Amino acid sequence: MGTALQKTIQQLRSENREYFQIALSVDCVIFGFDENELKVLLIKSDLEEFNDQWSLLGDLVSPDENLDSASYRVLKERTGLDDVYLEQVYTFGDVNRHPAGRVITTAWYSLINVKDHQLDLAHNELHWHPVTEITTLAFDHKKILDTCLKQLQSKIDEHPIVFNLLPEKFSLRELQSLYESILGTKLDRRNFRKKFFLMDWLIDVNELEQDVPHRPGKLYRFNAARFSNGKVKLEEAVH
Amino acid sequence: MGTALQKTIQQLRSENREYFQIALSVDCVIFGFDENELKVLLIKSDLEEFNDQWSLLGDLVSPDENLDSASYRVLKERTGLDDVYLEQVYTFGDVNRHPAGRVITTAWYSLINVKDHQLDLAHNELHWHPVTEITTLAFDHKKILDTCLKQLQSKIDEHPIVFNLLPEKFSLRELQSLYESILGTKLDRRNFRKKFFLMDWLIDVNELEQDVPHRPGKLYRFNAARFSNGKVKLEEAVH
DNA sequence: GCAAAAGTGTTTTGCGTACACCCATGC
DNA sequence: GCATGGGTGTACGCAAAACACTTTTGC
Repeated sequence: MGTALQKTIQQLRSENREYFQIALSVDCVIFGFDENELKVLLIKSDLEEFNDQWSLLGDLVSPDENLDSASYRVLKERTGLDDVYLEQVYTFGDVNRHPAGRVITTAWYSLINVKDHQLDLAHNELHWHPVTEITTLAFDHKKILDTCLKQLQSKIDEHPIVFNLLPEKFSLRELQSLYESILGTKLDRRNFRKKFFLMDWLIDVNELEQDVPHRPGKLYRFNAARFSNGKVKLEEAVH
Repeated sequence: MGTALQKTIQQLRSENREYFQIALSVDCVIFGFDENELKVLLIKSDLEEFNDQWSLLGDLVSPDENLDSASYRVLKERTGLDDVYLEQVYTFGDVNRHPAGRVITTAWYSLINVKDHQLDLAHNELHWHPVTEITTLAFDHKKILDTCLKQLQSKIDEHPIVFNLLPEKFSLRELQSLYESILGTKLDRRNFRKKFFLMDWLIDVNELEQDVPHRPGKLYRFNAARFSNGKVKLEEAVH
């Protein structure tokens, strides 16, 4: 039934030429956990207008680049890390959000283990900022950060993603401190331990903390085998 | 400290001209509830390539139009409704997702009361499809639909948004049937009623169903006063 | 009176929360 | 021996889940 109302792709393309004038960017909220604080990796804005303001790590998406590829590329370029945890959060598309023209941006957050890579921080003008101390950012990046943090907070209740922020082996205190940093609350230590052992997310590696000025805690690692492709193995979960 | 490394907006704009070649669209998953089924409003694709396939309601975003304005505009144009519930879900940006060029799309879902408006369905080639019967759609719209449905499912547990799908007055059976349609599960009737009365989301309007071939149920309306700007009035919630 | 759905309560179970004491280590 | 955090168990309350019978209406 090819009627006169139907359009070919060529027609569609030529009729809508004026729409193909938008730029798309990705902005990554890169979370790290260091010195018992949740931190975000920021860079000095390279725009005069935002002189001395910090901004998220982002880049324009090339017209022949997949959206998710672009966010992985930004991560790789800035941190040197592949295979990071990355999640799309929201797309910000107000007409005037960017001074250089119509640039809409898709916001992502990433969880990385700061010990895994050595940033050439000074040279790149990159810097880890405690999230609690960030009050303003360039563009609408503060709003983006807030949105991503909220998303992260609601996600960690049910999904075992915080382990991306920790080294291979960690103590329960570190884990609890991380949850507290993300949620911005204090948690009861005994209930926290009980909950995690019940969930069976952890494996005791039979090692102890080193060089702590008090009784060393046991070390654990994430029970990744319980999860395959992000899904719980129900057979095991029943036990 | 305006160094040589910093750029003016003019420089940025001219250097990145090749990036401003992307088109942006919005696609709306418009949910309705009718005949005890969750349905989605679809339109016959106007592209020859997708002849006889259904697609979501969407449109290109004008370079001088806010992203969220565009989704409201699509809703208004297609349904005649203002003031609808609309929520952004995800942005799909694979290079080859659209045959007419680089078109990335931001997906939204909307909840409307099908009784509120009379669609000129045949004329517009619009049609309500039960979600359970949709197997394929044009473009990547099936994936978009699935993503939006999942988001809806997780949202209704805690947020009183399903009332957007119901008429002003409704019975508890209708409400439960709606939850079951969205979640794809059966729910226990007594627990369902108990839970809703405890949550204090409903107001008894002291009317009964009409023209039902069995004992008529009481009618209720959504207790909108309990929520202002989407936030719970905590003072009242304590009672 | 029969079919169909409305309406109603109790019990059990699991989970989150609150809470206090002893233990191991470094200094 | 003292300071610091590690490690453990119990009791309570609430909310979800399981479950069956009586009532009202239309036909």
